[in-house]
Amino acid sequence: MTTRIQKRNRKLILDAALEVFSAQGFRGATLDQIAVEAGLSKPNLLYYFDSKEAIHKALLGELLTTWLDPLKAIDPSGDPRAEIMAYMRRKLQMSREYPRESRLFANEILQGAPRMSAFIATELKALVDGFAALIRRWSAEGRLAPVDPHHLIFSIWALTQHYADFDAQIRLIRDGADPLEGAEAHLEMLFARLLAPAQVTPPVG
Amino acid sequence: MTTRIQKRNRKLILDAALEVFSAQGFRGATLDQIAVEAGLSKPNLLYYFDSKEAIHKALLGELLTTWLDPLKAIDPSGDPRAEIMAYMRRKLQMSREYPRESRLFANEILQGAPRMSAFIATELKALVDGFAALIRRWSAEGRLAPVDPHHLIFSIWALTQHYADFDAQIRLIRDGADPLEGAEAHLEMLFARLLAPAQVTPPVG
DNA sequence: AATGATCTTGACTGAATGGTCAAGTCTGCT
DNA sequence: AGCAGACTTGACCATTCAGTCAAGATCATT
Repeated sequence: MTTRIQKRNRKLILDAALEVFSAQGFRGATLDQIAVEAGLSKPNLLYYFDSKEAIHKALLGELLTTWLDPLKAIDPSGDPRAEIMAYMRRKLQMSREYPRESRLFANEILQGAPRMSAFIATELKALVDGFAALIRRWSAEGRLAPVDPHHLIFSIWALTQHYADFDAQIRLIRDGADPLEGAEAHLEMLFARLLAPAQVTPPVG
Repeated sequence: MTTRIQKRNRKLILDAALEVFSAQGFRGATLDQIAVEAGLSKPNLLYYFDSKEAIHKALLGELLTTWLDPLKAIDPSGDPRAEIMAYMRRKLQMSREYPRESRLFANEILQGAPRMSAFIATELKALVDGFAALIRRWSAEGRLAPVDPHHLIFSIWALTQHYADFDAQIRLIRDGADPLEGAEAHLEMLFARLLAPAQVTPPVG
């Protein structure tokens, strides 16, 4: 049974841990930092979680479902281009709403996905395979310009997550302006053109 | 004066450090790991570099010029679309040839660019501003479809670096296949379409 | 071969850090 | 109020890790 206090403190800890792990990576984060951020003592963290590793694991576990949702929401019976655009928009929205989660993920992959390879190789891969099959079907039916499904989804991931993961760089280059300003319009155009039916490109005027 | 031995050992150390830092991040890497990787003793590393920090700094310093070269190579007097495509190709080539450098960079930015903000805010920003001005000029001259210069360059960075930075994920999803297989063709098409003159998109057949 | 400079390292130190524990405080229930 | 279980923490421990040092090995030069 979980008490009221347990619920509150677990949430405090996971939120603090997200803040610290996403900014410093697993090894860079310390329990003391997380404790301060959570407003609890270090031994108290370890009363709720067995170890630093356990906190990190719990965090990733929470994240994974959130991460898969946009992909699951693609409707195979919908309009191909509209569905892909909507997926891209959802992913961009996640960069806006959950940048820390995106960076937590990026940190993990960058370091070879040591704590996530099982998830990627099974659940995520299965979803991506399903997506790839759907794209191929749509293309075969002539409802979508032929496109490599894997590279299509990597493009969506790369372009949307970049705004969260490289936030620091973008801010420095754009004088602190909101990195996502104009991003949606840009990506709308980019994907609209990528997914448009093949056509003869007129020569440059 | 630098001796033969100094030259050799500094190179050994920097190469080992690149391997370790790019895979573990700054805090995750240890001098012992780097020493083993370099085939030298830990005190010996510290004979050649003042500190762990100094090794990392030297590494970044080396990397920075390499990193800017492709951008500097854009020829303002060349054909707009050809120049941008060539830049994208050079960046993709760097993901192929220097994936560790890309990950070192990504690690640094992810953690808020603590050791690189000066470089980004000055040198890199200046080059990007120059690029942006060039893109706007080309568009104003009607030689290039109007496109947000910043988001254009972010798109190039995101799409090319993704293959190095998220290598682990891509391999798991594609059953260990070379992540870059098919990437060039895909990005060629994507950017060709993005940069094509505006035109009426026919309705879906 | 001699010698001074360069290079190398085993053995250490101090600080940081993940984790423990026993002793206390608070909470909810009767 | 009183009690059992839940919660909290100061003090502590063991390990890891960046960095030091003094003594010895190697190298270049004559």
